[in-house]
Amino acid sequence: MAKTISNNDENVEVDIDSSKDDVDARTGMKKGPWTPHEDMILTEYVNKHGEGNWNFVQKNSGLLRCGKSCRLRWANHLRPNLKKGSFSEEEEKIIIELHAKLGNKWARMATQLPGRTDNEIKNFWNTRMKRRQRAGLPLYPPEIQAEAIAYNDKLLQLQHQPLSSSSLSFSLLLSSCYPKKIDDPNHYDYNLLENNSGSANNHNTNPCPQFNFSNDENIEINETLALQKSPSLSPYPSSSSNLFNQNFTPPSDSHDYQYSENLSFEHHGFNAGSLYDSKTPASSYASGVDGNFMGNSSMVNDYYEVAPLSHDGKNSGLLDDLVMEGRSISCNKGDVSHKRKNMEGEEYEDEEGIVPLVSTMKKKKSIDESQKKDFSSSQLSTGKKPAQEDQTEELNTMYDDDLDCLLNNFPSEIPMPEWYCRGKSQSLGTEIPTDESGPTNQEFAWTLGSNWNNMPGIC
DNA sequence: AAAAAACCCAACCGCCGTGGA
DNA sequence: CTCCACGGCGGTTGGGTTTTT
Repeated sequence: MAKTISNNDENVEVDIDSSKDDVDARTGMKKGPWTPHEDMILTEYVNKHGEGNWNFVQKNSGLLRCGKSCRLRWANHLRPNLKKGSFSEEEEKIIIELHAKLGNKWARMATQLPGRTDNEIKNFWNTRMKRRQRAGLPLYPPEIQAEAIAYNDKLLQLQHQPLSSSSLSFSLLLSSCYPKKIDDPNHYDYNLLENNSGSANNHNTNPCPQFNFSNDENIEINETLALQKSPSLSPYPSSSSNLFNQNFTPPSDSHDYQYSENLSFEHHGFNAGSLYDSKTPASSYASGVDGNFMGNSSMVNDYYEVAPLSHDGKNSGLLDDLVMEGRSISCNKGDVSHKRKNMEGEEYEDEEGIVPLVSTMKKKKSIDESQKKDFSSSQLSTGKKPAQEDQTEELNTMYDDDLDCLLNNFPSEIPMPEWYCRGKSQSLGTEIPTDESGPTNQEFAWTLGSNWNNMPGIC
């Protein structure tokens, strides 16, 4: 049974029978599963008014749903270009890799998986983690665990290496995130880890002595900062080098965003970086009034297309959109995007990006939040700096200066370690290894230990 | 075949940051 | 400066489905 309800600007048919169930007496809002009719109303509303202002949905459409619920329903189920169905093997690999790097940053992970939502990824991970924990298996492959052990050791070591935080340059820090050249003689040899499985000693030499920190309150900062590409500190030295060794073909064009085809499992356009794939017609990209990209990205036929803009010309506010916008802004600024500096200040062309490691071992309001935000959403559009205290202030004063650099080098590709490439017989976490490649007792002990088990990031 | 366990997933909840009044 | 509304995010829950015993 349906009844027409008059609202401020439209008449809407509301399925009374379905909406009267689960109505919260206190708020008057309906709870529980959405009905197809509610979906239709919300879809029509968003198509007409655009995303955002979710609280107006209820006011203007007659939907007995709160703004949050509307936003969630739209983002997770109704918005265009969502992928349905189970995760592909490639997607699962990406999730594992991203989780090891980012921890439970589902929204950020979702930005690397077009068409997938943070909720899907979270659900996938949680079920997978439970299964593996029940089976007594490590959450990550042994190689990554070994790296994590080394990283943990390094953190402990850093706690006993007092040094003024003033020596910590955010630019240098950023540069430490950059990949080394493929022909860099110092690039990490993945086989070292492979051949010395379980030995963390190989990684205990810090090749980046400039990254020393004071040992007191800054340690929390340290945990959150990206130290990628430092073999002793990064849990993922193997990723890029191995990728280069196996898959990487230098792009014919040095443009930042045109190297996707030969990366990431040789899958076309799997990551956001391929938004700018040269095969995608320029006309496919929506532009805002100022020429900045402001659309929703999705992957169709292996290449991105761009969803229509919101009606008011604003972006949706969803994280991936904002990341895209930020990238576009930086790209429009000039030709600096594919130039990076190594730690000696020499420029070089980059081929890949590494996601900064963010520890989620504990809540760290100040830095953790700013780290979270600076790579992604709100500050890209607002430019507002987070409030920081004393020694973190320096980092933030450098923030604006480095913003372009940061945006330009925001990872577009997530390189995969070798264990991804060993064939389907290797466990992705969904199956139990049956051969000698499985985790050792020592690794089990690690896995079942406190930090790693409580996880989620490298901590 | 039935019961129990495990799995899956949509949705809710609370916290937090942001921005405007 | 404070308050408040809003939106985003991660954690959690609960119910339906599937698999195992």
